[in-house]
Amino acid sequence: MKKIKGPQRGYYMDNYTIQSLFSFDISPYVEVFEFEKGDFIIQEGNKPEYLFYMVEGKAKLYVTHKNGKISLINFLTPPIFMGEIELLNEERYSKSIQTSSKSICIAIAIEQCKEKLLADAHFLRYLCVFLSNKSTVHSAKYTKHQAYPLENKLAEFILLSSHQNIYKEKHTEISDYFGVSYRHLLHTFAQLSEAGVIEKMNMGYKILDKQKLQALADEIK
Amino acid sequence: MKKIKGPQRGYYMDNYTIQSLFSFDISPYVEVFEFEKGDFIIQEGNKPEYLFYMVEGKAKLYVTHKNGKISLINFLTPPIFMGEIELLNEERYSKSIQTSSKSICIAIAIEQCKEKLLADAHFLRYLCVFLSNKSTVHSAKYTKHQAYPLENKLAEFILLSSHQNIYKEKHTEISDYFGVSYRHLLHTFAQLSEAGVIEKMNMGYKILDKQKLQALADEIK
DNA sequence: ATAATAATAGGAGATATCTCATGTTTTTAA
DNA sequence: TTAAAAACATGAGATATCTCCTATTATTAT
Repeated sequence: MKKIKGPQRGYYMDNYTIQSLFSFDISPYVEVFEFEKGDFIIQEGNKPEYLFYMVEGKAKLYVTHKNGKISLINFLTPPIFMGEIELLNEERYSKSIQTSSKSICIAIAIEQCKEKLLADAHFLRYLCVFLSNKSTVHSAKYTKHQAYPLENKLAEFILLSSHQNIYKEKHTEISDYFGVSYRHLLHTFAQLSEAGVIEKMNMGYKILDKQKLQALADEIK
Repeated sequence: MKKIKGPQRGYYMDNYTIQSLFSFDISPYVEVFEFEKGDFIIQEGNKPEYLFYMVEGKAKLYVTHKNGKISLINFLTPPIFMGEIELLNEERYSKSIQTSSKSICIAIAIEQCKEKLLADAHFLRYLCVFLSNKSTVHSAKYTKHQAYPLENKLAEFILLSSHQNIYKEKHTEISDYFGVSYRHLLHTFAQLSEAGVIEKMNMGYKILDKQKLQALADEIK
């Protein structure tokens, strides 16, 4: 992780119109961080010092269970707040966020401007909408997840994450994401392959029958 | 559902210090509703006209899937906002809320004071904290749900919802809540009974071995 | 370049959970 | 008060998903 200063900093601040989220001058409280792939932006058990606003990159939100299982709760993509829960509620810093590619975050030092932030209707309104969307999306995802077998959810996911009919995500990551075993994910891929819906290639899978895949995905609300 | 007026209205308004959530005079926009058991406060597919704040009673949040399955997403207990998503985001009214006992809700007419609400830092801050808590709780619940078998989750739930070592929730409701079949819920109750942890009685179950139950619950993070 | 680590792959058998079917009991509504 | 609807119960067999095991590639770090 490194701090970005000088003209580079200005570029990110301006390009992503950070100031527009606030009704007071935020620049004294803001830093711009660049995280390398694999860096932790927030670590389980540590109180974050900043409210982060990711503007470039990609990250993953994890939680570790007592039984050692790790759940990949979500993929995080910009623009997104991180650490906002900790800004609002004391003593809640229970998840890890790890980048999966180089990422740029605007970081707002919590201690220095917590009170200002929490009194700024403009910012709070934006945050409310953000939280409410997050809640809606999460709720939809988890409701789906408990009501349908992996085959359907995977079909939907393949359609969403493939480019030019090629799917090439990492199995280890995706099995975490769906909360199923690696083994079972492979089973399900094999199943789709046998059904002639996809075909395994060197580096990934090719979609052979988009309609069938869509039909499987459509069984989900 | 009936509208409560006169001194009764004043009682609820004062007793639950509704005004303290806002920095402007909210009383012109507020009504007090009483819902009978089984009434729908919000219906799937209908845009709610009010932002509700439940102060007494108990309700259930549902969603209906394409395949006909119903998920009981959560039990709602006061104090809680309902319809806040719809206040913040247009075009999102996708869930039903049904009371499971007589309930009292403070209702704020959205159309009339949406703009005032969304400019009130005091209210927005409260709402942010509310949304953030909601998000944390949901996330914890669903993460658990996908990582542990019903036996553990049920053990935890029995401990939480029993009074004087007696558990007496409705199976139909609880199977929805956990997103498992009714059949499987009974299986799991039978399993706990066989293990001597609980014992079936006339109207419910008696906890025989609280320690074992706790041990099962403790396997969950 | 080499060794260590992570990701892929699949077999075999166990377990959790589901669907369907059927009968009884309790609650609700006409 | 009686009929209808909802909740309770349980058997049997199917399916989804898990754990454990064992190899074979890729990646990454020394």
